[in-house]
Amino acid sequence: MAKNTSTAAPEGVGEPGGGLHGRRVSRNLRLEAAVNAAFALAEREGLAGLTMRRLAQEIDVDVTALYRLFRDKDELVLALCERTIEMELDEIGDLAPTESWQDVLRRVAEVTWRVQTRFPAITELTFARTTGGPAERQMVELLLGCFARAGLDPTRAVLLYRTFIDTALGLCAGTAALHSLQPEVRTKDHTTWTRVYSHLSEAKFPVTRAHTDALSAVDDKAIYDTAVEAVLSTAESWASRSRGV
Amino acid sequence: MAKNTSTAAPEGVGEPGGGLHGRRVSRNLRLEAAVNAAFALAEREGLAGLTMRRLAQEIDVDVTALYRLFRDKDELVLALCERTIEMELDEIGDLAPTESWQDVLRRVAEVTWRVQTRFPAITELTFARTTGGPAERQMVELLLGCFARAGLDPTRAVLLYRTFIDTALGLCAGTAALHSLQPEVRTKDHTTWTRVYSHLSEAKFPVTRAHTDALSAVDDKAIYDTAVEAVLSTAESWASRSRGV
DNA sequence: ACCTGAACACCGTTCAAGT
DNA sequence: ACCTGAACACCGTTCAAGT
Repeated sequence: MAKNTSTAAPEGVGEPGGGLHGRRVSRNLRLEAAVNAAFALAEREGLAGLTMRRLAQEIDVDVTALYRLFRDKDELVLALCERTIEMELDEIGDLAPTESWQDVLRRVAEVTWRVQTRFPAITELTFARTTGGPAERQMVELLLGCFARAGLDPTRAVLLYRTFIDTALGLCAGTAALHSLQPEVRTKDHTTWTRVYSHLSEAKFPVTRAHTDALSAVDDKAIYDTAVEAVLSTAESWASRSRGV
Repeated sequence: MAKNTSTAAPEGVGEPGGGLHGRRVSRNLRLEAAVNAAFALAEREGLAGLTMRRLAQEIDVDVTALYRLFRDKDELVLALCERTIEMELDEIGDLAPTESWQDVLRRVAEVTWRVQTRFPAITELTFARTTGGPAERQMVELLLGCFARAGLDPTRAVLLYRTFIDTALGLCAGTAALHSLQPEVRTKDHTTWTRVYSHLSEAKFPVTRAHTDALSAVDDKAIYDTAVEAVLSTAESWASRSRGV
């Protein structure tokens, strides 16, 4: 069953004592180890450091051994994507049935931000991908359930679910892309606001000049929260309209 | 003046007949040519095809000549970012003073989508960057002006301006990332929804199953429009509240 | 003052040859 | 059945040597 999810298959269920059993377990263990090492490597060295060669050396195997665990680098990337969602589901934990759909979505958004910004390199690689794996399926069911509970018809529920998750991941990816620039370039990029925008001519850029302080003070998490709340408000508005309020 | 914007300086203004004149013009012309070629290359070959070596060969110069035009690849990327914004400003054109701030923002969003999705490779490279260049400054002034006109105080105007542009570019980047996958991988990724999600067990994934058709039918532009409208609604709501309505 | 060729330290990926 | 070494076709970037 589910032969397309080898990267997250349960460890050696079935075939008791069969010859395949031990090999499969050890294969999954090595897969796990490779994925774990990739996270460590990504956190430590950034996007440029996450290469097949460095990863192989990190877990002390030959590069070509990695190509027996993953068909190519893209398959590794999808495994990292699945694992990211697993971590998020873990952190979300069990949901009290009393919790409103809005608060569930806020919790998902919060956890997503935390995990995705902790591993910026992996966010850059995975933020637009679809794995079809078990963790992703569970996340889809959870999120879609929120918008369905809100009282939206299927078309609108799906549209808002995708708006919610794509917006959230897109903003995480933007922040991640900045954080994974070389420290030097990153500082240059970040200080542009004060370096350039506070010295513009009052005549040609009156509005920008009037907003200089606010421009350099705004922070990424506030932007993220604002976007999330904007989508939630839209969901509430659509839901109440379809209930005929 | 403005020595940090060499990539977009006007062509040889001042120093009439000076020795620097001709050299500067020709330098800017070669810079222009390189940037134009990079767009053509990116559109034709995708992200993987946009390398310093291939770009040099495209404009028939040695690779090292490129490094006399751009300090490094990042400087080329920033030039491409500026040029993207220039194209967007061009397409936006002149604004009728009668146009509401909402409609101006809708037009900017529309043009941004069109340009960014036309050059997905460049969107991936630039969507989170800040250039500090003239085109970017003009765009900031234009967008910030909309939110200020709406009646928001500076802090809220800046917060919503950044939410608007970061959300828009993040969604464009997500779409761009999908479009720049190898055609094979891309089809795999896109068909995941029908391949995996329509075969889930009714018992474990009831909500997903009830939304199968909608999940495979949703399109990226509708998601983008929904997100943009969500931010506009928030702006309207904040504006009316601060006017004491 | 500009251009050229060659090199450095990397990539992802493949494959024949070993055990 | 697994592992190793070497290779292929690339990267971004630098630099001495030419004109």
